[in-house]
Amino acid sequence: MKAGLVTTHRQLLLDILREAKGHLDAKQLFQEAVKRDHRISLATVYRTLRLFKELGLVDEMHLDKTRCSYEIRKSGEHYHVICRGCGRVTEFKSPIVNQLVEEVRRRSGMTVVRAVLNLEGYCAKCNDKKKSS
Amino acid sequence: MKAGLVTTHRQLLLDILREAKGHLDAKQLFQEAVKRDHRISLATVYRTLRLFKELGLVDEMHLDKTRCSYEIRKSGEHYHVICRGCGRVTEFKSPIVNQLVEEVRRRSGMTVVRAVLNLEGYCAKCNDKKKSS
DNA sequence: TTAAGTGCAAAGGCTTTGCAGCATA
DNA sequence: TATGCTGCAAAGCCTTTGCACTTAA
Repeated sequence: MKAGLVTTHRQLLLDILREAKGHLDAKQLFQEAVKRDHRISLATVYRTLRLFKELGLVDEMHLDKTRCSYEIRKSGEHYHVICRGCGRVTEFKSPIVNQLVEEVRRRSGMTVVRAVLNLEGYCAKCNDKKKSS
Repeated sequence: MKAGLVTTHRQLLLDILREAKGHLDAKQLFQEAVKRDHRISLATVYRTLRLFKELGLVDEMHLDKTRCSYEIRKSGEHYHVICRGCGRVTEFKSPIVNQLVEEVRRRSGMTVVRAVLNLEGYCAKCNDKKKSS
């Protein structure tokens, strides 16, 4: 795994990802990057995201077929709650997942590197909207 | 939600999905379908998959950026263990996930419709290969 | 008969890549 | 100077769509 050079573009993209509260896809990341340095290209964004992913700096999420977003890897593993109504993504942590990982390891001899857990549904706000409409 | 007609093509695709032990992507499904009826087109496969998804007959999985596979919805919720080495997908069930769903509901008022849980890692076989190489 | 499904080919969106130029160690 | 990064444009891949024809109720 190559570390690659620290360039201004890469620094910029990392900064944006760090600042981003939610999750960004390549296009959003590019649009934000262009605001700060109009010479950056979309190709660089993709290449950099791939590099970051290989370095373990970011995690890739596949919410649906077309959307694929990235976020800075946080210290602890966390999981996602996605509202099908408004599209909001929030995070949560729970030690329960570790129990699962351990169970799988015991049962199948699998070494689990990463656990992806997405809960899809409707948040409180969107539930209210559905009721009132 | 429209039920749609039961056509020979749709029946064929449903059969293949039911027979498939693992998970199929659109292309694989198409290739298998063509063997049995060479007049079917890839467009129909996509259109049918979308219909099945809307009807709740199949579930869509987003393993990575380019691969998106489908499987018949089983009676109970189950989750996936994906080997990064050989790409094999196996399934498991665990009641622990329901605890999590309940926890999220209590904490945030979210109504969870679906839980997607993928454990990524290396299976016993691939672990051995890594050690011996 | 008539609404719905289908094949074909074209278009669409996102992502990757080839290559020449540029920047960094 | 040499290696690696970048922009640009083109190509790639998967998926969707428009339209005319066909099929099933």
